[in-house]
Amino acid sequence: MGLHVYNTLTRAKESFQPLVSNRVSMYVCGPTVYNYIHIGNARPAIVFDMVRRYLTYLGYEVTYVSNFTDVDDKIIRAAEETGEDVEQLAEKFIAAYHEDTEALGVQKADLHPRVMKTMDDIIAFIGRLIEKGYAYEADGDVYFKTHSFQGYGKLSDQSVDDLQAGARIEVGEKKQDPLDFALWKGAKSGEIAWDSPWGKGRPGWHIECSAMVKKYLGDTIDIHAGGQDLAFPHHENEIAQSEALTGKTMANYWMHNGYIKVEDEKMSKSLGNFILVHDIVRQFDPNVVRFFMLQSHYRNPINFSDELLQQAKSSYSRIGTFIRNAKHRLELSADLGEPANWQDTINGFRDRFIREMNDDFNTPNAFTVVFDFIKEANRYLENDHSSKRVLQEMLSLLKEWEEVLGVQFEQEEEVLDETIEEWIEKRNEARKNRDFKEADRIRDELQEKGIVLEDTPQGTRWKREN
RNA sequence: GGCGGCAUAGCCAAGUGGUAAGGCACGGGUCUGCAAAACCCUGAUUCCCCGGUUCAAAUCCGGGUGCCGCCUCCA
Repeated sequence: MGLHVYNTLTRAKESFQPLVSNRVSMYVCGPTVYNYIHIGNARPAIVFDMVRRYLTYLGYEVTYVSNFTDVDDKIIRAAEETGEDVEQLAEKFIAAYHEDTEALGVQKADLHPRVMKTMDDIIAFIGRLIEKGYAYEADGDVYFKTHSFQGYGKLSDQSVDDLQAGARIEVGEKKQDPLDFALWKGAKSGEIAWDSPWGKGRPGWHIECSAMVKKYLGDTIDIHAGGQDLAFPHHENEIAQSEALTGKTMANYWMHNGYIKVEDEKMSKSLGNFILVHDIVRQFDPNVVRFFMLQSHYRNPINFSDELLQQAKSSYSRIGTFIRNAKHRLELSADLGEPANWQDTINGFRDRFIREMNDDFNTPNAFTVVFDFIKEANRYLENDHSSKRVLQEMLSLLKEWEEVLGVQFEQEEEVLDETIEEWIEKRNEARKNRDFKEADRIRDELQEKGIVLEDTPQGTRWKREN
């Protein structure tokens, strides 16, 4: 079975067929840069980074675009508060975004377009929508005529009538209809603004993505992704704008990640119950955070707490422990004959992993495969003798998986401290003489320095306690 | 009011018709001078509740309960 992807548009898993074989175009809605990102913002970054990595692993050439919203009410407000200039503030949080996501193993997009730098395209896009009769100018603002687009609501499965009935916003003086939404907002005095055929102003929120997708990826793309809460209205509006203009399908696959909850409530900036990536990575290894996120399926909600992260940490360290132990063994093992079927066993695990990932990126099950493999490999280490080649192949399979999941299993191992080796030697001398008191003393002393010793039939190995 | 999601062991979490994966924690055992790591064994007669369909349901259908989200800025 090839790759199947859950498509929000059809509410079903579909066989994945890109527009051009071997190539995938992918657009992920990025953050509004007015603050440091919280772990809820980090989820789509991590999840779709994993999607990108897996597609790459399958051999696709992926073009990945993710925007920064750097012009918006919240940024303007934040800039007013700090007295900074809007652009400076945006720059600062863009840099912070890159720093935070990089720590979490997220690769940079091929392109990170910004609203400020896409202004001409946005204005042109709006202009053409007016020309085609899908939008109208109203006193310095421009609105999209929602009713004019057939199929509005198809992504979120809402009928225009129901939306109309449920619309809470009162009919703005300028809007012709409550469902219409802003493409261009006329500037209030003193605000940052750009010239346009409709006067000074700035773009509405949704139009930037439509313009960027079209400019950088084309009229129709393979995958468009973002958080579940963007499905409506943001993505719905994007579809309306783009498809009204081009008459073509905007994206073939729409993917949405579930959100992160704190005490069973959605984590969001507006609720104030958020945890910044900046802060959490000081408490936990970022790899643990990423592992934690990928241990749930990307579409399911995740609860977040220290306790759960602690659990994830224990779980995660099982993999690193194996790698360390296997490497210790590798140094000592000769090239003895390998078990006849090891190649098949390893290939079997690789295939299982792919099968799970092919099922709509089922990373929880992919980790089950990893753990099953670790168990099998640990059994192999129980043997008196091991083959170098088998050990190396086991380690390289884990490397392969690391690359796909973006989680580093192996802790950065500091350069071997000479004195630790000396202590170990001294202790082993004591053990040989059955002076266990001295041996334990040395072990305790090292323990206090965070060094844990483990005696094995193949000699003493050590690790740093984390 | 409209649309959608979730409910599986102490905790986390897969599983969408064939008789409950995996991880963490707990207990017993093996190994060890003692540990650690690892391995082995043990845990839901049962998947929120009540009906129904079926040879067979956690999985399908009907009803109910609880929780959550979107419909307004939001990943």
